[in-house]
Amino acid sequence: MRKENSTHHHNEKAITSNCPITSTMLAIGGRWKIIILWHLKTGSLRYNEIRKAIPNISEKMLIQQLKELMQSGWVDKKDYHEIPPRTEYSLTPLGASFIPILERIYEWGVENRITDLVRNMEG
Amino acid sequence: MRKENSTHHHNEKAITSNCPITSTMLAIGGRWKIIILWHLKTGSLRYNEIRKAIPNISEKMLIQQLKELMQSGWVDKKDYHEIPPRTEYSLTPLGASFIPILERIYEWGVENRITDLVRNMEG
DNA sequence: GGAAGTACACACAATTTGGTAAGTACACAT
DNA sequence: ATGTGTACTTACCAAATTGTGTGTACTTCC
Repeated sequence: MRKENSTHHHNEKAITSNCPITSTMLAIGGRWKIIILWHLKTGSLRYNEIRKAIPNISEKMLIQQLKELMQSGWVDKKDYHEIPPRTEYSLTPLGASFIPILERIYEWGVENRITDLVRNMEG
Repeated sequence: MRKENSTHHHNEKAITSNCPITSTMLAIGGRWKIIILWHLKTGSLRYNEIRKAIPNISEKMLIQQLKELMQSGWVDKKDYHEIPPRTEYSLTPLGASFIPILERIYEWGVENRITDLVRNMEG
C-alpha cells in the first residue's frame, strides 16, 4: 500500500515526527475527514446517515476515511451485529476535543471571506 | 495544470465553495505550507534562509508552495532587484491572523501527544 | 578561468490520492 | 423469485501531488 522507502514517504515522516501541527494535519488530511468530523460533532450517526449528509462522497471514500479516522483515534464505531446491518459512528474524546479548533477555523474563514478567495483563485 | 472537468476537481469545488473550513484547508494544504508559515511567523526571511530552515524541501517545492501562498494572499514577497538576487518573504496580515490558530493546533497536538499517535500508526 | 552563491525555471518520473463500477451477505417484503 | 435496504469489499483506472535533475543569469572570490 505504501512504498516505505520513497522520498515522499520519508519526507512525510521527517516532517511529522517532531511537529505536532503537521502530525495533526496528516491525521485529518483527507478530502473528507474534516467534513465527517463536522457532521459527527452533534452526536453519533449511522453509516447511511453520513452518506446522505455528504452527497458527493462515494462509499469507498467514506469507508476509507472512516477507517483512517478510527485508526488514528478520532472516531469510534459501534457495530450492533444485527441484520440488516447497523453501525454507528461517533467522535472519541480525542476527536471531540478538536472540534473547538475546527470552530475557530470556521469563524476565521467566515471573517476573512476565505471561500471567496478560493473561488477567485480557481476562476 | 488542472483538468477542470474531472470529478476530483468538481468535488473539490463542491466541498470548498460553501465551507470555510475546507476552503482554508485547501489553501494551506500542501505538504510544506504550514511549515513555511510557521517559520515566517517571527519575521521575514530570505529565500535561502527558508531553505536552510527546512532541510528536506527541494527548490522546486519551496518555490511552488511560496507561489501558492502568495496567490492565496498568505505571504508577500519583496524583490530587491539586486545582484546577486535578494528576495524576502513575509506573512501578509491575513497570514499573520492565522498564526494564533496554528499555535492552538500546536498546543493541542502537544497535549494529546499526537506525534506519538502518528508514529504508532506508521510503525 | 573556474568555482561558488543567489533565486529561480523546466522537463520528466515516481508516488499517492481519489473515483468508478461492480460484487458480497443476509433478511424482509411483494 | 425478484427486488430492496444495510454496510461494506475489491479490482481497476484517472488525476493530483511530490520529487529529481538539470539549466539560467549575474557577480564576486580565488
